[in-house]
Amino acid sequence: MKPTIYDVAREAEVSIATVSKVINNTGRISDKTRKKVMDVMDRLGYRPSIVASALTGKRTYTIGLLIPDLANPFFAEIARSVENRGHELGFSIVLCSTDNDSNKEAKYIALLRQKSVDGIILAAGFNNDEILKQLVDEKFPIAVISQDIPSLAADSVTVDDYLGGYKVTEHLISLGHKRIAVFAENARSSKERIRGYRQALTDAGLDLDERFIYVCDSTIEGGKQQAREMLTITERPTAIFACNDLLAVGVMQAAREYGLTFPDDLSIIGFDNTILATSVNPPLTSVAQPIEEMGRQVMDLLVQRIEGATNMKRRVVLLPEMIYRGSTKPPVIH
Amino acid sequence: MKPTIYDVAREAEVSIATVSKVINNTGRISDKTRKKVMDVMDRLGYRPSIVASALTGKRTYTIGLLIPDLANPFFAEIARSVENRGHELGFSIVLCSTDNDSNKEAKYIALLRQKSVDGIILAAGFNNDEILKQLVDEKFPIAVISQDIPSLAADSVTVDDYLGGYKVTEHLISLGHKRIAVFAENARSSKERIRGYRQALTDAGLDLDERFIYVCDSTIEGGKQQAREMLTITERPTAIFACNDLLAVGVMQAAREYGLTFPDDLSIIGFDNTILATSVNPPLTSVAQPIEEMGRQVMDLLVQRIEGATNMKRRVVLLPEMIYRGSTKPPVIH
DNA sequence: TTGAAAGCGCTAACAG
DNA sequence: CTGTTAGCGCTTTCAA
Repeated sequence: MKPTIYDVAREAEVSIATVSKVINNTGRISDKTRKKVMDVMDRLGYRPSIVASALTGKRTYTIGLLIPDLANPFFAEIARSVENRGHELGFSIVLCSTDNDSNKEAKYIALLRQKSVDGIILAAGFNNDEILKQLVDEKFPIAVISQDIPSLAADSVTVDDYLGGYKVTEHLISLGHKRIAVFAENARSSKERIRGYRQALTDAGLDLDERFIYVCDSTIEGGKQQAREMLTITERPTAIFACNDLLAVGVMQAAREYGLTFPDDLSIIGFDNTILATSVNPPLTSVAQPIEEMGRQVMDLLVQRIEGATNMKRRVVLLPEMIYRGSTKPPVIH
Repeated sequence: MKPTIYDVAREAEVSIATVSKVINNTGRISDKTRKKVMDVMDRLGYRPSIVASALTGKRTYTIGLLIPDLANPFFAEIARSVENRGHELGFSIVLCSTDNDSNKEAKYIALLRQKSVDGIILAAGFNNDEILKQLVDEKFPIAVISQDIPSLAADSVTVDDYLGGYKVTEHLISLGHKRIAVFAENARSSKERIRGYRQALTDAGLDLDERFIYVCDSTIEGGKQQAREMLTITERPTAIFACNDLLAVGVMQAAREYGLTFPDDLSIIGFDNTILATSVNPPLTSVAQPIEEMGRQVMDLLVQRIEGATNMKRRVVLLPEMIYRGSTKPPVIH
């Protein structure tokens, strides 16, 4: 059996209270006793049980991460950066794949609470607003990454999606494109990006063709399907703004089926700047989110909240950066 | 405050023992009492604390997953499938990114044990054999996915790496290639794949050129660097077997720098059949591992072990399947 | 500076 | 069928 605090106490010939104090560095302990206890602890390979300690009202040092789907490299990287920072701060991450299913979201949250996690991080695309509101009302520590829910008093770290969408569109316009399609997923962040897209068109005095807004499943397949639609219409777009790299890859694959080449026949820009952006050919111009930084910041916000450092809602908005590669070009004039 | 078993007992006018029994469906409780208790439980929104229950010797229903790096889509998918099955079986997954650092491995394991996880799953590329041996000796439940350590008495789920390597090489040979390079990472699975590669060469009566075995960092960059080496030698290989898709992508990128085209100038086959294989152009022929199945199986093995169903080492070996796409071709004869 | 004891929320004999 | 009680391993007063 694993040694308990009693074993240590017995071996060191002190009380368990004393052992507890040296573990937690509380109270006043003579150097002599402290040393004796420490020696015994590592002779026995003693490790305090976090479960027992949590039962007395202390932290579990565990945080839940709700994330739609690790199959999207963007989310995988989010998970990685959150875990990294969590580990640095002494917190473990329990992974919860929601598949954007608000039912699963609710179940996971209930489960996490049963396990007494110290806090929860919601990554992009959380749907069950009701549950969230409840958590916030109970002052349960949560933080949101890559999605801001303005109506919700929860800390959040996002990239300026509106600006990202604006810049992408502006760039395409500056190349001479006039018919620009946008491929979006059904998520808040996409809506913001589309808002930027609209504004850029307006600012350039271009008309918006509502047909050019394609809402897709957030998968390669989803992008591909909608792209097939798009490619059949007359006067089709000459440039595409994909709200994430997965969709961009889908569009590229569909276009290839039609014998079209990037960027000669069609320009495209993605979002998230994932590993996919450098893998495809031509490499994909994409909008980078500072994932490492974002992961660090949500984690920090959350831990501060757990520690009760503040009770105001804090929003961190970072700047998206467009990474230029070879997937755009001026349109061919017919 | 969250309601406790005492609150429920008081409201329902029964003892906590009775409440406990209805929670766990143990003992014999009259339907009437059961109903009354259940009603109170959900009126109060009561959820038993897993922490408290774990302290009494029951499970934590939590499992640790040690995985090198989610930035590799293969690992991300492993994580996803493990989490899926875990969730189905009522277990949460705590994510631990080891970066292949045997130090971190040891730390994570210690931490997981402090948290009293019920078991641990090790994904590919675990380095710290010493710790493992210790876990096994203590009969701590562990299971290994995508890596078998023959000397270790731990359950494992793998793909037949040897066979995978053999088939890839055999295919390239059948196309007429004679100079075939292999790009490997420094991992057990790669060694097996190389063994298959060697055997296939031997069986075909081809010489093995040891220079053609490139060991790389398991990243796109790693593959790219080694590929640059390879491309400068005279009588360079006409085909490449990359032991994972990441390396394959790296090789493709390097080759492109040299103005080479796939599959006309160079054939290539990857491994893992990740999202990258379909994203690159031309699409990459790659060896698929049945990830979904593998995740399910390790989880099942582990849970069985946790439940003490067996104490023999069990090995599940699944068949790799080569997915043919457009990245190979007979070599050009000069 | 140290220790005795109560209690965290729950389970599991054991009695009734 | 239901309740009393003694832990699980640890923290935290409160006395000594």
